[in-house]
Amino acid sequence: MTKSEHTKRFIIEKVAHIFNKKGAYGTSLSDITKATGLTKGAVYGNFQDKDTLAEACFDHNLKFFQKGLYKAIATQGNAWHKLEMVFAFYEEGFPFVYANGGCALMNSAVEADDGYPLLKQRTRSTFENWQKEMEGVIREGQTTGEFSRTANPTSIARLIIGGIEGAILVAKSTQDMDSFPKTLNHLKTIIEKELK
Amino acid sequence: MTKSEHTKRFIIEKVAHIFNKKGAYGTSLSDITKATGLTKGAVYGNFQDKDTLAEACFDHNLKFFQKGLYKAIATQGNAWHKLEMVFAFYEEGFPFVYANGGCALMNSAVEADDGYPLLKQRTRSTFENWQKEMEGVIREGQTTGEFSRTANPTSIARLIIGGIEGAILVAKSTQDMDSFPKTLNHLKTIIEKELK
DNA sequence: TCAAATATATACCAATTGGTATAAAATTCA
DNA sequence: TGAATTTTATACCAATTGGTATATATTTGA
Repeated sequence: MTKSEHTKRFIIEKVAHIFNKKGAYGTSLSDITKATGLTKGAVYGNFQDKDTLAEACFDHNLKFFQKGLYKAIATQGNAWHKLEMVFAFYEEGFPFVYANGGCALMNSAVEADDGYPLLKQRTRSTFENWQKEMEGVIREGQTTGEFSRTANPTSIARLIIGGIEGAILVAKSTQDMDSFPKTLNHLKTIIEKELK
Repeated sequence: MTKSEHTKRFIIEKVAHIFNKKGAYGTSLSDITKATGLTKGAVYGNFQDKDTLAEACFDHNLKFFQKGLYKAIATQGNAWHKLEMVFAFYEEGFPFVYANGGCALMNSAVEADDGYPLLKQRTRSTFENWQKEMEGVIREGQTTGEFSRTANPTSIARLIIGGIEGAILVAKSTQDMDSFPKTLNHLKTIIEKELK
């Protein structure tokens, strides 16, 4: 690993949670230099501009759930366990999400909604991929006979994703951490009942 | 209505949607003067500072759903119809929300999460009030015998609120307007099944 | 109508914003 | 080791930020 690769990584690790909390717009260069102890020269020597760094931080923040979730799903042998894994994964990961400024996908989606075409495209395709992944699990369960064939995979996928994001939002905003696993479990019970 | 009250209102109406789209931080004084055609002098003659105006815009943006929803609920004679009204209200109001930068409550909650203590407190109590309102409807239905008594009002209230917010987020981010009423209906069906 | 009060426009302010040119320092590799 | 290259610090830039003092309009009420 070259020096600049090392420094790039260092900067991202120091700064990603600030971008998640304050947003791409709200995070200033001075926030970045303060958090890293580096100067502007070092920052701009490693990243073209603030937007590029913001994008790298978005990727970093998302790696946790995107790759993590997909890998966790892949470890399971059947659709039922895969579905259970989705909920377990978020239940386990929530304290980290809570402590680091909330769901990076939601935060970026809300901020990018106006004026950040690149980030907007990224959040959009992340949601779409997530939806496809969930649809895949449900369809798999339908072909193996684990899940009811009358269920609509797209609709259930959206319900799960929206339900998870909404639960994060409510828990964070009301500062009621405990509400998250409760809501998540309720959602899980309902979805599983529908898939039986 | 005095002159300044008139102007205050005028400014809020011209500017509230910008605050909702760009956020309190992201909306600049020049955005405000441009949108209103007024000068800084006029703006600062009517509002103490940008934060005060941001707060007023938050109230304005929320009046739509907060007061509107509660009034709509109040028009209904029983708990079942009240619950149906909640979903109908959001289904009907969604195109407006979609066109105006998304749910003001979600947007403010996400932005205020770090650094805006006043706005954070406001979004928090708005969520809490909303939850109480929904719990009230469910409890009412349970005492009248319309709803099952085994259902947990708090949990269902949170599921509805989170579900609605999550559905807005997904629909906005994927730019798939049609997904919202679909998800909303799915949610409604599930909730009503649980309350039977 | 006319004076008092209110509201608005102009011109200014210091601080901060993202970004860059350049020179010094550190690293790399032959 | 020593030259070439890469990385970093410093000093600077124009533009913009939120905000204010003040003078000028405008509105209000007697």
